[in-house]
Amino acid sequence: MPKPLSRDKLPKSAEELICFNIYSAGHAFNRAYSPMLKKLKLTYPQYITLTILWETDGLKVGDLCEKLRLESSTLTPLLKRLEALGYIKRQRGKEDERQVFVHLTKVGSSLQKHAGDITRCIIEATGYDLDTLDTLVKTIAELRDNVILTNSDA
Amino acid sequence: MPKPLSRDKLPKSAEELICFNIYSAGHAFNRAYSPMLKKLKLTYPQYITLTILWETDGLKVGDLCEKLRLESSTLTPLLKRLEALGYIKRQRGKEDERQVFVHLTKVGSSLQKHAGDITRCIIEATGYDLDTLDTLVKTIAELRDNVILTNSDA
DNA sequence: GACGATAATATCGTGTACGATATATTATAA
DNA sequence: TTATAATATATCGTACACGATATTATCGTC
Repeated sequence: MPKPLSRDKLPKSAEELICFNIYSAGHAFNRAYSPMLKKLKLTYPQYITLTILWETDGLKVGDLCEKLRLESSTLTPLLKRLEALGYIKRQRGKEDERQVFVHLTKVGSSLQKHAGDITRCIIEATGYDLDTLDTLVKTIAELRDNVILTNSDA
Repeated sequence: MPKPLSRDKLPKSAEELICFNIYSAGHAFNRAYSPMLKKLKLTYPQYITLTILWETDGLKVGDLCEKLRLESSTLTPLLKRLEALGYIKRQRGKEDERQVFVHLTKVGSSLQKHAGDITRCIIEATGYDLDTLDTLVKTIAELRDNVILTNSDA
């Protein structure tokens, strides 16, 4: 009987399932970020949203949804809270009034200066070096996009 | 100037951050599971909870919290909903009345027969083979536990 | 230029998820 | 033995996150 080219036993326990490990790792990151973000009055999803805007300001709500892989039903209230904090400004498009553009305020922009320290702190917590993390990121991103794609067709 | 042993440039954009990729991958899995779980009247976190109980029935709430890396404030309402569905039974310990034991009902146990198909479907969606996923799981689990540990001390 | 189709956000109801806190029970110490 | 501390769950308030649906605006077609 030849050795199989791949394991043929399906994972069964939660600990063996990729989904559970991603799920619990997600919460772990949330809990690791939260105390640092509290000083900036930000939640973890709000912070991630700002990192997108720091790179490309003035995106439409739909653009942010696409980049964040979130629904407008999730993002709209989050953006309202960021606006209430004075970190962003939302304004309807003049040309097409269905669109809403999201711009950083001066205060919102200035928060970026804390990002480096926060990132360093989290990276250190993972216990992995930048090269390993970089590879891991690419793998998880591809896995995520495969799952999204499989889910959208059919 | 010698080539550095590791990348020395910190990830800056969300797409490069390990946390964002785990975050968005988590949502992707949730969305991939949900349609299948809807037939069983289950949500994704409820399903993960059941996979733990299918392996070890009769755990205490605290044991489940530890295995799931969730707080009791999250798990208690979830378990109540599972009980309302008739999938589990919660009962106070006789010896120590602070403890609550969680047992599968006959119906709750019987749901396990669907797990194989669901797992196969998700694994296929990832686009990776079992060996690769197995390695990835170990990496993410270690990363998660590092982050949790770093967060708990200090 | 009226009108159905499409598109971009927003609203709503349900279910996580957390930290802070409350409640109830058991363990410890005075 | 009786305060007091520690432990195990539960409750509460806030913030995601989703699907389903509503709202408003633009586009095609006649």
